[in-house]
Amino acid sequence: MKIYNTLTGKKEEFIPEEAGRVGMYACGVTVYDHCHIGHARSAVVFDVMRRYMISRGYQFKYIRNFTDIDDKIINKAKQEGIAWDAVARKYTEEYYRDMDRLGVGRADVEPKATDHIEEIVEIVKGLVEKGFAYERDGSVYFEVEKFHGYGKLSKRDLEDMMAGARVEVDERKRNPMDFALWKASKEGEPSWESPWGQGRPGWHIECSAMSLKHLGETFDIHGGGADLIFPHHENEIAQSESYTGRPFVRYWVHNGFITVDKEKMSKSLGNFFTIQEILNKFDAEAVRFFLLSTHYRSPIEFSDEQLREAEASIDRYYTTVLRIRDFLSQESTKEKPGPDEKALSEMLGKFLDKFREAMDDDFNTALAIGTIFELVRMLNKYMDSRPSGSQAVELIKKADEMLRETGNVLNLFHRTPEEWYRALMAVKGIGLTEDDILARITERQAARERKDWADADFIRKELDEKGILLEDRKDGTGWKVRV
RNA sequence: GGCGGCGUACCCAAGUGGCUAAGGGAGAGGUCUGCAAAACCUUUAUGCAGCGGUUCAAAUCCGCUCGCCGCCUCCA
Repeated sequence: MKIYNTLTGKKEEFIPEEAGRVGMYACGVTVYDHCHIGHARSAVVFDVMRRYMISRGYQFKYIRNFTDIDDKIINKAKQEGIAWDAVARKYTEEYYRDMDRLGVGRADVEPKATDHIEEIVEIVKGLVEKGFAYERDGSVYFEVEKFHGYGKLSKRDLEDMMAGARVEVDERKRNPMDFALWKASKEGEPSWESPWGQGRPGWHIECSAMSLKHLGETFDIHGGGADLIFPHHENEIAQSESYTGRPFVRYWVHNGFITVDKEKMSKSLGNFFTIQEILNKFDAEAVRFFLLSTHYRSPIEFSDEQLREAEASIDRYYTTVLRIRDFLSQESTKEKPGPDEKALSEMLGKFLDKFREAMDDDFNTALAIGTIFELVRMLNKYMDSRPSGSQAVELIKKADEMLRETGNVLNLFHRTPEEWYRALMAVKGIGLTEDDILARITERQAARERKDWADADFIRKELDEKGILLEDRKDGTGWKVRV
Protein backbone atom coordinates (compact mmCIF):
# COMPACT_ATOMS: atom_id res chain seq x y z
CA MET A 1 0.00 0.00 0.00
CA LYS A 2 1.37 3.36 -1.02
CA ILE A 3 0.68 6.75 0.47
CA TYR A 4 1.89 10.12 -0.71
CA ASN A 5 3.84 11.73 2.08
CA THR A 6 3.95 15.53 2.08
CA LEU A 7 7.10 15.39 4.20
CA THR A 8 9.14 13.58 1.55
CA GLY A 9 7.13 14.71 -1.45
CA LYS A 10 6.89 11.13 -2.64
CA LYS A 11 4.57 8.20 -2.71
CA GLU A 12 5.92 5.74 -0.19
CA GLU A 13 5.18 2.19 0.83
CA PHE A 14 3.07 2.42 3.95
CA ILE A 15 4.65 0.69 6.92
CA PRO A 16 3.02 1.43 10.24
CA GLU A 17 5.20 1.91 13.27
CA GLU A 18 3.67 -1.17 14.84
CA ALA A 19 2.71 -4.01 12.49
CA GLY A 20 -1.02 -4.32 12.02
CA ARG A 21 -1.91 -1.19 13.96
CA VAL A 22 -2.41 2.30 12.58
CA GLY A 23 -2.91 5.55 14.39
CA MET A 24 -4.28 8.53 12.48
CA TYR A 25 -4.89 12.08 13.57
CA ALA A 26 -6.82 14.43 11.34
CA CYS A 27 -7.33 18.08 12.05
CA GLY A 28 -11.00 18.73 12.46
CA VAL A 29 -12.68 22.09 12.49
CA THR A 30 -12.79 25.23 14.54
CA VAL A 31 -16.38 25.34 15.68
CA TYR A 32 -17.34 28.96 15.06
CA ASP A 33 -19.44 28.80 11.88
CA HIS A 34 -21.24 26.54 9.41
CA CYS A 35 -19.10 23.98 7.62
CA HIS A 36 -18.65 24.34 3.92
CA ILE A 37 -18.10 21.73 1.25
CA GLY A 38 -14.33 22.02 1.68
CA HIS A 39 -14.64 20.78 5.25
CA ALA A 40 -16.80 17.99 3.92
CA ARG A 41 -14.13 16.94 1.49
CA SER A 42 -11.50 16.61 4.15
CA ALA A 43 -13.83 14.68 6.45
CA VAL A 44 -14.99 12.32 3.70
CA VAL A 45 -11.48 11.65 2.43
CA PHE A 46 -10.14 10.68 5.85
CA ASP A 47 -13.28 8.69 6.54
CA VAL A 48 -12.60 6.60 3.45
CA MET A 49 -8.95 6.14 4.37
CA ARG A 50 -10.04 4.78 7.69
CA ARG A 51 -12.71 2.49 6.23
CA TYR A 52 -10.28 1.15 3.67
CA MET A 53 -7.50 0.46 6.15
CA ILE A 54 -9.89 -1.31 8.46
CA SER A 55 -11.10 -3.40 5.53
CA ARG A 56 -7.46 -4.34 4.92
CA GLY A 57 -7.30 -5.74 8.42
CA TYR A 58 -5.53 -2.97 10.30
CA GLN A 59 -6.40 -2.19 13.87
CA PHE A 60 -7.18 1.43 13.43
CA LYS A 61 -7.31 4.27 15.90
CA TYR A 62 -8.62 7.53 14.54
CA ILE A 63 -8.48 10.85 16.35
CA ARG A 64 -10.18 13.96 15.06
CA ASN A 65 -10.23 17.06 17.18
CA PHE A 66 -12.46 20.05 17.66
CA THR A 67 -10.86 23.41 18.19
CA ASP A 68 -13.29 24.85 20.67
CA ILE A 69 -11.37 27.86 21.92
CA ASP A 70 -9.90 30.44 19.58
CA ASP A 71 -10.13 34.11 18.53
CA LYS A 72 -12.81 33.42 15.98
CA ILE A 73 -15.02 31.71 18.51
CA ILE A 74 -14.58 34.58 20.94
CA ASN A 75 -15.44 37.11 18.22
CA LYS A 76 -18.47 35.16 17.15
CA ALA A 77 -19.67 35.02 20.72
CA LYS A 78 -19.39 38.81 20.99
CA GLN A 79 -21.25 39.24 17.71
CA GLU A 80 -24.07 36.97 18.68
CA GLY A 81 -24.10 38.06 22.27
CA ILE A 82 -23.81 34.56 23.66
CA ALA A 83 -21.18 32.69 25.64
CA TRP A 84 -18.13 31.43 23.74
CA ASP A 85 -18.77 27.85 24.80
CA ALA A 86 -22.36 28.11 23.54
CA VAL A 87 -20.96 29.03 20.14
CA ALA A 88 -18.67 26.02 20.23
CA ARG A 89 -21.49 23.72 21.27
CA LYS A 90 -23.84 25.00 18.61
CA TYR A 91 -21.44 24.50 15.75
CA THR A 92 -20.19 21.19 17.06
CA GLU A 93 -23.74 19.90 16.93
CA GLU A 94 -24.15 21.28 13.46
CA TYR A 95 -20.94 19.63 12.39
CA TYR A 96 -22.24 16.26 13.51
CA ARG A 97 -25.52 16.77 11.68
CA ASP A 98 -23.70 17.54 8.44
CA MET A 99 -21.24 14.69 8.79
CA ASP A 100 -23.89 12.15 9.69
CA ARG A 101 -25.75 12.99 6.51
CA LEU A 102 -22.57 12.65 4.45
CA GLY A 103 -21.88 9.23 5.89
CA VAL A 104 -18.79 10.33 7.78
CA GLY A 105 -18.30 8.11 10.81
CA ARG A 106 -17.32 9.30 14.25
CA ALA A 107 -13.65 9.13 15.10
CA ASP A 108 -12.55 6.84 17.91
CA VAL A 109 -11.62 9.83 20.02
CA GLU A 110 -12.89 13.35 19.32
CA PRO A 111 -10.95 15.49 21.74
CA LYS A 112 -11.57 19.14 22.44
CA ALA A 113 -8.84 21.63 23.13
CA THR A 114 -10.52 22.83 26.31
CA ASP A 115 -10.52 19.31 27.74
CA HIS A 116 -6.73 19.18 27.44
CA ILE A 117 -5.58 22.36 29.11
CA GLU A 118 -3.54 20.46 31.68
CA GLU A 119 -1.68 18.50 29.04
CA ILE A 120 -1.12 21.64 27.01
CA VAL A 121 0.31 23.53 29.98
CA GLU A 122 2.56 20.58 30.72
CA ILE A 123 4.02 20.64 27.22
CA VAL A 124 4.47 24.40 27.18
CA LYS A 125 6.27 24.19 30.51
CA GLY A 126 8.50 21.47 29.13
CA LEU A 127 9.33 23.52 26.06
CA VAL A 128 10.28 26.52 28.19
CA GLU A 129 12.46 24.33 30.41
CA LYS A 130 14.22 22.83 27.43
CA GLY A 131 14.89 26.28 26.03
CA PHE A 132 12.64 26.06 22.99
CA ALA A 133 10.18 28.63 24.24
CA TYR A 134 10.14 31.87 26.16
CA GLU A 135 7.61 33.87 28.11
CA ARG A 136 6.71 37.52 27.47
CA ASP A 137 3.96 39.41 29.26
CA GLY A 138 2.07 36.28 30.21
CA SER A 139 2.29 34.71 26.74
CA VAL A 140 4.66 31.96 25.73
CA TYR A 141 6.24 31.77 22.29
CA PHE A 142 8.00 29.01 20.48
CA GLU A 143 11.40 30.10 19.22
CA VAL A 144 11.62 28.74 15.70
CA GLU A 145 15.36 29.23 15.37
CA LYS A 146 15.90 26.70 18.14
CA PHE A 147 14.31 23.94 16.08
CA HIS A 148 16.59 22.94 13.27
CA GLY A 149 14.01 21.11 11.22
CA TYR A 150 11.77 24.14 10.96
CA GLY A 151 10.37 24.32 7.42
CA LYS A 152 10.94 20.68 6.53
CA LEU A 153 7.27 19.95 5.89
CA SER A 154 6.38 23.05 3.90
CA LYS A 155 9.76 23.04 2.15
CA ARG A 156 10.92 26.50 2.95
CA ASP A 157 13.76 27.83 4.94
CA LEU A 158 13.57 30.23 7.76
CA GLU A 159 15.57 32.98 6.09
CA ASP A 160 13.33 33.08 3.03
CA MET A 161 10.30 33.24 5.24
CA MET A 162 11.66 36.05 7.30
CA ALA A 163 12.58 38.00 4.18
CA GLY A 164 9.07 37.78 2.84
CA ALA A 165 7.30 37.72 6.15
CA ARG A 166 3.92 39.30 6.02
CA VAL A 167 3.23 38.68 9.63
CA GLU A 168 2.56 41.63 11.86
CA VAL A 169 5.58 42.81 13.71
CA ASP A 170 5.20 41.91 17.32
CA GLU A 171 7.77 43.46 19.58
CA ARG A 172 7.45 40.68 22.08
CA LYS A 173 8.70 38.06 19.66
CA ARG A 174 12.40 37.41 19.23
CA ASN A 175 11.79 36.36 15.64
CA PRO A 176 8.75 37.32 13.58
CA MET A 177 8.15 33.65 12.80
CA ASP A 178 7.92 32.68 16.45
CA PHE A 179 4.42 31.61 17.30
CA ALA A 180 2.28 31.57 20.43
CA LEU A 181 2.03 28.42 22.50
CA TRP A 182 0.09 30.15 25.22
CA LYS A 183 -1.76 33.44 24.96
CA ALA A 184 -2.33 35.77 27.89
CA SER A 185 -6.01 36.52 28.03
CA LYS A 186 -7.57 39.93 28.14
CA GLU A 187 -10.15 40.95 30.67
CA GLY A 188 -13.46 39.18 30.12
CA GLU A 189 -12.05 36.54 27.81
CA PRO A 190 -12.18 32.86 28.60
CA SER A 191 -9.05 31.85 30.43
CA TRP A 192 -7.34 29.13 32.38
CA GLU A 193 -4.84 29.08 35.18
CA SER A 194 -1.18 28.66 34.15
CA PRO A 195 2.33 29.29 35.46
CA TRP A 196 2.30 32.46 33.30
CA GLY A 197 -1.00 33.75 34.58
CA GLN A 198 -4.48 33.54 33.15
CA GLY A 199 -4.50 32.57 29.52
CA ARG A 200 -5.53 30.15 26.81
CA PRO A 201 -3.73 27.82 24.44
CA GLY A 202 -2.39 28.90 21.06
CA TRP A 203 -3.85 27.23 18.04
CA HIS A 204 -1.16 24.70 17.21
CA ILE A 205 -0.38 23.31 20.62
CA GLU A 206 -3.70 21.52 21.12
CA CYS A 207 -2.96 19.08 18.29
CA SER A 208 0.44 18.29 19.71
CA ALA A 209 -1.06 17.70 23.14
CA MET A 210 -4.00 15.63 22.02
CA SER A 211 -2.10 13.48 19.56
CA LEU A 212 0.57 12.81 22.17
CA LYS A 213 -2.03 11.79 24.70
CA HIS A 214 -4.10 9.58 22.43
CA LEU A 215 -1.53 8.25 19.94
CA GLY A 216 1.84 8.62 21.61
CA GLU A 217 5.07 10.36 20.70
CA THR A 218 5.32 8.98 17.18
CA PHE A 219 2.31 7.95 15.16
CA ASP A 220 1.57 6.90 11.62
CA ILE A 221 -0.67 9.33 9.78
CA HIS A 222 -1.47 12.96 10.31
CA GLY A 223 -3.82 14.63 7.89
CA GLY A 224 -5.75 17.71 7.06
CA GLY A 225 -6.39 20.17 4.27
CA ALA A 226 -3.39 21.31 2.26
CA ASP A 227 -3.80 24.80 3.70
CA LEU A 228 -2.76 23.46 7.08
CA ILE A 229 0.72 22.51 5.92
CA PHE A 230 1.96 25.94 6.82
CA PRO A 231 1.98 27.15 9.45
CA HIS A 232 -0.18 24.75 11.44
CA HIS A 233 1.46 21.41 10.76
CA GLU A 234 4.93 22.88 10.50
CA ASN A 235 4.44 24.30 13.96
CA GLU A 236 3.07 21.07 15.32
CA ILE A 237 6.22 19.30 14.20
CA ALA A 238 8.39 21.94 15.84
CA GLN A 239 6.56 21.71 19.15
CA SER A 240 6.17 17.98 19.30
CA GLU A 241 9.64 17.01 18.19
CA SER A 242 11.27 19.59 20.43
CA TYR A 243 9.26 18.35 23.38
CA THR A 244 9.64 14.60 22.92
CA GLY A 245 12.93 14.52 21.07
CA ARG A 246 11.41 11.94 18.77
CA PRO A 247 9.96 11.95 15.24
CA PHE A 248 6.38 13.16 15.37
CA VAL A 249 4.57 11.69 12.37
CA ARG A 250 5.54 9.07 9.81
CA TYR A 251 3.17 10.02 6.97
CA TRP A 252 1.74 13.46 6.40
CA VAL A 253 -1.35 13.39 4.22
CA HIS A 254 -3.09 16.45 2.81
CA ASN A 255 -6.21 16.79 0.74
CA GLY A 256 -6.61 19.31 -2.10
CA PHE A 257 -9.04 22.18 -2.22
CA ILE A 258 -12.45 22.67 -3.65
CA THR A 259 -12.48 25.47 -6.17
CA VAL A 260 -15.16 27.73 -7.59
CA ASP A 261 -14.31 29.24 -10.96
CA LYS A 262 -10.85 27.73 -10.47
CA GLU A 263 -10.29 29.65 -7.27
CA LYS A 264 -9.96 28.12 -3.86
CA MET A 265 -13.20 28.12 -1.97
CA SER A 266 -12.70 30.15 1.16
CA LYS A 267 -14.40 32.27 3.71
CA SER A 268 -12.44 35.39 2.86
CA LEU A 269 -13.28 35.23 -0.85
CA GLY A 270 -16.88 34.61 0.04
CA ASN A 271 -17.15 31.98 -2.69
CA PHE A 272 -18.13 29.13 -0.42
CA PHE A 273 -21.19 26.94 -0.19
CA THR A 274 -22.18 25.49 3.12
CA ILE A 275 -22.89 21.80 3.39
CA GLN A 276 -26.45 22.61 4.36
CA GLU A 277 -27.02 24.73 1.27
CA ILE A 278 -25.79 21.96 -0.95
CA LEU A 279 -27.77 19.27 0.81
CA ASN A 280 -30.90 21.29 0.20
CA LYS A 281 -30.38 20.83 -3.51
CA PHE A 282 -28.60 17.51 -3.82
CA ASP A 283 -28.71 14.16 -2.17
CA ALA A 284 -25.96 13.56 0.39
CA GLU A 285 -24.82 10.40 -1.33
CA ALA A 286 -24.34 12.35 -4.55
CA VAL A 287 -22.24 14.87 -2.67
CA ARG A 288 -20.11 12.11 -1.20
CA PHE A 289 -19.76 10.48 -4.61
CA PHE A 290 -18.76 13.82 -6.12
CA LEU A 291 -16.06 14.25 -3.49
CA LEU A 292 -14.65 10.78 -4.12
CA SER A 293 -14.79 10.89 -7.90
CA THR A 294 -11.55 12.87 -8.00
CA HIS A 295 -8.28 11.85 -6.39
CA TYR A 296 -8.04 13.39 -2.92
CA ARG A 297 -4.96 15.47 -3.64
CA SER A 298 -6.31 17.11 -6.81
CA PRO A 299 -8.43 20.22 -6.78
CA ILE A 300 -12.13 19.70 -7.44
CA GLU A 301 -14.15 22.32 -9.22
CA PHE A 302 -17.48 22.70 -7.53
CA SER A 303 -20.58 23.18 -9.67
CA ASP A 304 -24.18 22.11 -9.85
CA GLU A 305 -23.36 20.41 -13.12
CA GLN A 306 -20.82 18.17 -11.36
CA LEU A 307 -23.31 17.30 -8.66
CA ARG A 308 -25.91 16.42 -11.26
CA GLU A 309 -23.44 14.11 -12.97
CA ALA A 310 -22.75 12.46 -9.64
CA GLU A 311 -26.47 11.89 -9.24
CA ALA A 312 -26.65 10.39 -12.70
CA SER A 313 -23.85 7.98 -11.84
CA ILE A 314 -25.48 6.87 -8.63
CA ASP A 315 -28.76 6.49 -10.45
CA ARG A 316 -27.08 4.20 -12.94
CA TYR A 317 -25.78 2.12 -10.09
CA TYR A 318 -29.14 1.76 -8.37
CA THR A 319 -30.85 0.96 -11.64
CA THR A 320 -28.52 -1.99 -11.93
CA VAL A 321 -29.14 -2.99 -8.32
CA LEU A 322 -32.83 -3.07 -9.12
CA ARG A 323 -32.18 -5.33 -12.10
CA ILE A 324 -30.04 -7.61 -9.98
CA ARG A 325 -32.77 -7.89 -7.41
CA ASP A 326 -35.42 -8.61 -10.03
CA PHE A 327 -33.16 -11.16 -11.60
CA LEU A 328 -32.57 -12.98 -8.33
CA SER A 329 -36.24 -12.95 -7.39
CA GLN A 330 -37.20 -14.79 -10.55
CA GLU A 331 -37.72 -18.50 -10.44
CA SER A 332 -35.19 -19.71 -12.93
CA THR A 333 -34.77 -23.39 -13.26
CA LYS A 334 -33.67 -23.92 -16.81
CA GLU A 335 -29.88 -23.82 -17.20
CA LYS A 336 -29.28 -21.26 -19.88
CA PRO A 337 -25.83 -19.73 -19.88
CA GLY A 338 -25.42 -16.23 -21.24
CA PRO A 339 -22.84 -15.62 -23.96
CA ASP A 340 -20.84 -13.41 -21.60
CA GLU A 341 -20.71 -15.86 -18.76
CA LYS A 342 -17.01 -16.44 -19.12
CA ALA A 343 -16.20 -12.76 -19.41
CA LEU A 344 -18.28 -11.93 -16.35
CA SER A 345 -16.78 -14.76 -14.40
CA GLU A 346 -13.29 -13.56 -15.27
CA MET A 347 -14.12 -10.02 -14.34
CA LEU A 348 -15.46 -11.16 -10.98
CA GLY A 349 -12.26 -13.06 -10.40
CA LYS A 350 -10.23 -9.89 -10.74
CA PHE A 351 -12.68 -7.31 -9.47
CA LEU A 352 -11.74 -7.10 -5.80
CA ASP A 353 -8.05 -7.15 -6.63
CA LYS A 354 -8.48 -4.30 -9.07
CA PHE A 355 -10.43 -2.32 -6.54
CA ARG A 356 -7.82 -2.97 -3.90
CA GLU A 357 -5.02 -2.10 -6.28
CA ALA A 358 -6.64 1.26 -6.93
CA MET A 359 -7.13 1.97 -3.25
CA ASP A 360 -3.64 0.73 -2.42
CA ASP A 361 -2.26 3.34 -4.75
CA ASP A 362 -2.61 6.35 -2.50
CA PHE A 363 -6.36 5.88 -2.08
CA ASN A 364 -7.26 6.31 -5.71
CA THR A 365 -11.01 6.42 -5.19
CA ALA A 366 -11.63 7.77 -8.69
CA LEU A 367 -10.05 4.69 -10.23
CA ALA A 368 -11.77 2.45 -7.70
CA ILE A 369 -15.14 3.87 -8.68
CA GLY A 370 -14.20 3.28 -12.30
CA THR A 371 -13.73 -0.43 -11.63
CA ILE A 372 -17.16 -0.55 -10.01
CA PHE A 373 -18.77 0.86 -13.12
CA GLU A 374 -16.88 -1.53 -15.35
CA LEU A 375 -18.56 -4.31 -13.45
CA VAL A 376 -21.91 -2.56 -13.62
CA ARG A 377 -21.72 -2.47 -17.38
CA MET A 378 -20.71 -6.10 -17.60
CA LEU A 379 -23.56 -7.11 -15.33
CA ASN A 380 -26.10 -5.24 -17.42
CA LYS A 381 -24.74 -6.79 -20.56
CA TYR A 382 -24.90 -10.23 -19.04
CA MET A 383 -28.45 -9.78 -17.78
CA ASP A 384 -29.50 -8.40 -21.16
CA SER A 385 -28.76 -11.81 -22.62
CA ARG A 386 -31.41 -13.28 -20.30
CA PRO A 387 -29.46 -16.15 -18.81
CA SER A 388 -31.11 -18.46 -16.29
CA GLY A 389 -30.37 -21.38 -14.00
CA SER A 390 -28.24 -21.92 -10.92
CA GLN A 391 -24.99 -20.97 -12.61
CA ALA A 392 -26.33 -17.56 -13.60
CA VAL A 393 -27.83 -17.01 -10.17
CA GLU A 394 -24.53 -17.84 -8.53
CA LEU A 395 -22.65 -15.36 -10.68
CA ILE A 396 -25.09 -12.56 -10.05
CA LYS A 397 -25.14 -13.27 -6.33
CA LYS A 398 -21.38 -13.19 -6.23
CA ALA A 399 -21.29 -9.91 -8.11
CA ASP A 400 -23.89 -8.46 -5.79
CA GLU A 401 -21.81 -9.37 -2.75
CA MET A 402 -18.68 -7.88 -4.23
CA LEU A 403 -20.44 -4.64 -5.06
CA ARG A 404 -21.67 -4.46 -1.49
CA GLU A 405 -18.17 -4.98 -0.21
CA THR A 406 -16.64 -2.19 -2.29
CA GLY A 407 -19.59 0.08 -1.57
CA ASN A 408 -19.01 -0.40 2.13
CA VAL A 409 -15.42 0.75 1.87
CA LEU A 410 -16.47 3.97 0.17
CA ASN A 411 -19.66 4.11 2.24
CA LEU A 412 -21.65 4.56 -0.94
CA PHE A 413 -24.41 2.56 -2.61
CA HIS A 414 -25.77 1.08 0.60
CA ARG A 415 -29.42 2.05 0.11
CA THR A 416 -32.20 0.26 -1.70
CA PRO A 417 -33.20 1.68 -5.08
CA GLU A 418 -36.51 2.71 -3.52
CA GLU A 419 -34.76 4.65 -0.81
CA TRP A 420 -32.70 6.34 -3.46
CA TYR A 421 -35.74 7.36 -5.50
CA ARG A 422 -37.59 8.60 -2.46
CA ALA A 423 -34.58 10.66 -1.43
CA LEU A 424 -34.37 12.10 -4.92
CA MET A 425 -38.06 12.91 -4.84
CA ALA A 426 -37.59 14.87 -1.65
CA VAL A 427 -34.51 16.75 -2.77
CA LYS A 428 -35.92 17.57 -6.21
CA GLY A 429 -39.15 18.79 -4.70
CA ILE A 430 -41.36 16.48 -6.72
CA GLY A 431 -44.91 17.49 -5.89
CA LEU A 432 -46.23 13.96 -5.81
CA THR A 433 -46.35 11.17 -3.30
CA GLU A 434 -45.41 7.63 -4.06
CA ASP A 435 -49.11 6.73 -3.76
CA ASP A 436 -50.04 9.39 -6.34
CA ILE A 437 -47.57 7.87 -8.75
CA LEU A 438 -48.71 4.31 -8.14
CA ALA A 439 -52.35 5.34 -8.65
CA ARG A 440 -51.50 6.92 -11.98
CA ILE A 441 -49.55 3.85 -13.00
CA THR A 442 -52.58 1.68 -12.26
CA GLU A 443 -54.80 3.94 -14.35
CA ARG A 444 -52.31 3.87 -17.15
CA GLN A 445 -52.06 0.11 -16.93
CA ALA A 446 -55.82 -0.13 -17.47
CA ALA A 447 -55.53 2.16 -20.48
CA ARG A 448 -52.76 0.04 -21.88
CA GLU A 449 -54.75 -3.12 -21.46
CA ARG A 450 -57.53 -1.67 -23.59
CA LYS A 451 -54.86 -0.43 -25.98
CA ASP A 452 -55.81 3.16 -25.38
CA TRP A 453 -52.36 4.44 -26.23
CA ALA A 454 -53.39 8.09 -26.25
CA ASP A 455 -54.58 7.88 -22.68
CA ALA A 456 -51.55 5.88 -21.60
CA ASP A 457 -49.16 8.32 -23.22
CA PHE A 458 -50.98 11.24 -21.65
CA ILE A 459 -50.31 9.84 -18.20
CA ARG A 460 -46.69 9.16 -19.05
CA LYS A 461 -46.30 12.70 -20.27
CA GLU A 462 -48.05 14.17 -17.29
CA LEU A 463 -45.75 12.37 -14.86
CA ASP A 464 -42.73 13.16 -16.98
CA GLU A 465 -43.47 16.85 -16.67
CA LYS A 466 -43.34 16.43 -12.92
CA GLY A 467 -39.99 14.68 -13.13
CA ILE A 468 -41.15 11.09 -12.88
CA LEU A 469 -40.13 8.60 -15.56
CA LEU A 470 -42.06 5.41 -16.17
CA GLU A 471 -40.44 2.21 -17.27
CA ASP A 472 -42.59 -0.55 -18.71
CA ARG A 473 -41.23 -3.97 -17.98
CA LYS A 474 -42.47 -7.48 -18.55
CA ASP A 475 -43.92 -7.77 -15.09
CA GLY A 476 -45.29 -4.28 -14.65
CA THR A 477 -44.40 -0.63 -14.71
CA GLY A 478 -41.70 0.89 -12.55
CA TRP A 479 -40.99 4.54 -11.88
CA LYS A 480 -37.96 6.63 -11.18
CA VAL A 481 -37.06 10.24 -10.62
CA ARG A 482 -35.48 12.01 -13.53
CA VAL A 483 -32.01 13.15 -12.57
C1' G B 1 10.06 37.33 -5.20
C1' G B 2 10.54 32.02 -2.86
C1' C B 3 8.39 27.12 -2.94
C1' G B 4 4.75 23.69 -4.99
C1' G B 5 0.96 21.83 -8.25
C1' C B 6 -1.91 21.44 -12.68
C1' G B 7 -2.96 21.52 -18.33
C1' U B 8 -5.73 14.07 -21.17
C1' A B 9 -12.12 13.81 -26.05
C1' C B 10 -17.75 18.42 -26.16
C1' C B 11 -17.67 18.39 -20.25
C1' C B 12 -15.79 15.83 -15.73
C1' A B 13 -11.87 12.41 -14.76
C1' A B 14 -8.15 7.86 -14.11
C1' G B 15 -3.62 6.74 -16.18
C1' U B 16 3.56 8.73 -14.19
C1' G B 17 8.07 4.29 -19.62
C1' G B 18 5.94 -0.77 -23.25
C1' C B 19 -0.36 -4.59 -24.86
C1' U B 20 -7.07 -1.67 -27.50
C1' A B 21 -5.31 5.93 -23.29
C1' A B 22 -10.23 3.46 -17.37
C1' G B 23 -14.90 5.28 -15.78
C1' G B 24 -19.06 8.92 -15.67
C1' G B 25 -21.91 12.77 -18.21
C1' A B 26 -23.45 14.93 -23.00
C1' G B 27 -24.13 14.13 -28.52
C1' A B 28 -25.09 10.89 -33.00
C1' G B 29 -26.62 6.09 -35.05
C1' G B 30 -28.53 1.19 -33.92
C1' U B 31 -30.90 -3.23 -31.02
C1' C B 32 -35.12 -3.66 -27.79
C1' U B 33 -40.26 -1.24 -27.09
C1' G B 34 -47.47 -0.09 -28.84
C1' C B 35 -44.68 4.64 -27.86
C1' A B 36 -40.98 5.47 -24.33
C1' A B 37 -37.38 4.76 -20.55
C1' A B 38 -33.57 1.73 -18.93
C1' A B 39 -29.94 -1.50 -20.71
C1' C B 40 -26.63 -3.00 -24.48
C1' C B 41 -23.76 -2.17 -29.18
C1' U B 42 -21.29 1.34 -32.50
C1' U B 43 -19.41 6.16 -32.70
C1' U B 44 -16.71 11.17 -30.60
C1' A B 45 -8.28 11.84 -28.39
C1' U B 46 -3.17 7.49 -34.13
C1' G B 47 -4.04 11.54 -29.56
C1' C B 48 -2.44 13.47 -23.94
C1' A B 49 -1.09 22.62 -23.77
C1' G B 50 3.20 23.87 -27.43
C1' C B 51 8.25 23.07 -29.01
C1' G B 52 12.75 20.43 -28.51
C1' G B 53 15.55 16.30 -26.21
C1' U B 54 16.69 11.25 -23.75
C1' U B 55 15.13 6.11 -25.08
C1' C B 56 14.38 0.32 -29.12
C1' A B 57 9.85 2.56 -26.77
C1' A B 58 7.01 8.81 -23.54
C1' A B 59 0.72 11.40 -21.92
C1' U B 60 4.32 9.27 -18.48
C1' C B 61 11.57 11.15 -17.88
C1' C B 62 14.54 16.00 -18.99
C1' G B 63 14.70 21.22 -20.84
C1' C B 64 12.33 25.53 -22.57
C1' U B 65 7.73 28.29 -23.75
C1' C B 66 2.55 29.43 -22.94
C1' G B 67 -1.78 29.23 -19.73
C1' C B 68 -4.17 28.32 -14.94
C1' C B 69 -3.97 27.62 -9.67
C1' G B 70 -2.15 27.06 -4.58
C1' C B 71 1.05 28.13 -0.16
C1' C B 72 4.27 31.93 1.90
C1' U B 73 -1.45 35.72 6.86
C1' C B 74 -6.73 32.79 9.55
C1' C B 75 -8.24 28.77 6.43
C1' A B 76 -10.28 21.75 5.17
